[in-house]
Amino acid sequence: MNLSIAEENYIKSIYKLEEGQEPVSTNALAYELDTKPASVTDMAKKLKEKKLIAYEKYQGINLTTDGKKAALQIIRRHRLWECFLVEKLSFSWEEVHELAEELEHVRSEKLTNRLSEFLGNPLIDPHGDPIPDAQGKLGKPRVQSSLHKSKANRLEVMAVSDKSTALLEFLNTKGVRLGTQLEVIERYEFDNSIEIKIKNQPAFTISEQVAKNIMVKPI
Amino acid sequence: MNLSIAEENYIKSIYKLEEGQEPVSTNALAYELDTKPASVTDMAKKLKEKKLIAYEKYQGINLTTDGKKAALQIIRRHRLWECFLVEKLSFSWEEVHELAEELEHVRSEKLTNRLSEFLGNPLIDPHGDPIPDAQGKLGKPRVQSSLHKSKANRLEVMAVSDKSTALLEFLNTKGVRLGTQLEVIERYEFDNSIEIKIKNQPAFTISEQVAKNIMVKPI
DNA sequence: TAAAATATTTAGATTTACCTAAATTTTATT
DNA sequence: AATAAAATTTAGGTAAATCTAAATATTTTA
Repeated sequence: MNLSIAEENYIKSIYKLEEGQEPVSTNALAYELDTKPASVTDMAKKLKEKKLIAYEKYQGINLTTDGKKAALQIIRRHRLWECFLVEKLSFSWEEVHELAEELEHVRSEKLTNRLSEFLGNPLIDPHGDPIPDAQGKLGKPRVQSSLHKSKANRLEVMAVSDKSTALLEFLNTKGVRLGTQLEVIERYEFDNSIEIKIKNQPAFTISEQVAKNIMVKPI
Repeated sequence: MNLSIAEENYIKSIYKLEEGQEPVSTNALAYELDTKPASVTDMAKKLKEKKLIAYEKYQGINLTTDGKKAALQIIRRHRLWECFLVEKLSFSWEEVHELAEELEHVRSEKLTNRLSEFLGNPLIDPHGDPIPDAQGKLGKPRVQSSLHKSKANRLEVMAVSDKSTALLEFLNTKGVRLGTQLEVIERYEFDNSIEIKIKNQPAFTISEQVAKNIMVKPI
């Protein structure tokens, strides 16, 4: 199955928005792809034709087995390129997402597998997300809980789920990266903001929005 | 100036076909790009609008200064990716051209320069072609002569000008690669074929077509 | 449950990069 | 130089992926 770049981007976004078997709505997908609902409807018809999604008028979208397979290939390429950019070309984690969005569309299994090998077959990308293997198997779905839900007070950063440059840059300047160990100083109930501290650094406060996007595990 | 992939491919091909100040013909460009002359005319109007080429009806095409600058950037990216694929991912020289055709369209100066650095700022690509530097300066235009013109009989392979998979595969199986030292056994006048030998290998004959595409220097 | 609000789809355009067929210009040949 | 051949351009069309505006479904709410 030969997919265009636009088709690949739709498949990837549907995969991202699909939680369990809940169908993805036209509006949600349009918002995610920064396009108009009418365009989504058009593309849905095409992807249904190609048997990559299940779609009935007004009923939302789900990936088929083939669609999921395709999505995992794209995600594999994306995350491997992110690893390459960070580990080999010394990019920082907030810079790699946009570049990987472009590199991921070079569809060559041989290239992908050689790249993986070159990187030592990494299991997670620089944001903490697992990398599907050549067969499209995802190690373990991320089971970390987000900082805003965690009960414990000594935590390690395992992943960041929002890859927007702005958030990652903010975390960078605060010294928060993968593997960073945090201490929760205070949780403020009125706005769910959290005061945290990294060893040898001044404490600082993050909003609920930010806390939701930081995945942690207790230490 | 933001160029589409199609525009970049036109610019690259015009650069390739331009020898001195001879304008590139519509037909030649159509053939090179595997498209129709009418399509070339369409694109020529657009590229003229963008001031990347000089073009007058029926008069052929030349790159402007800006056009040349753009071409050299694309060629830089192409050749750096070829180096990466061969040196880091162990691809053989006949496999890399197609992949580099895709990778070259990721337009990020930062990525390009980091990649160059990672590779040790190489000066030539796996086919022997020089790599433009970050400012778009080409080390030295290739001054090697092709095997079918050379007078000397002991020669070293400096480059291969036709990057078609078929030719490169043929040379590969014969043991001909960059830096290989050849001895000319015989030149046959009737068809301009040449019998050559590599040390410790049986001699073999190549056609004029092939000889034209092997760039050599005497040793 | 009927009206209002929201979500989705359809209809009809637009842009990019192609195409074919016909018209025009340039070049080559008698 | 006139005509034939070749090259190039124009005119009009197509497919992909968008868009806006209008029509239709679904969901919410009063």
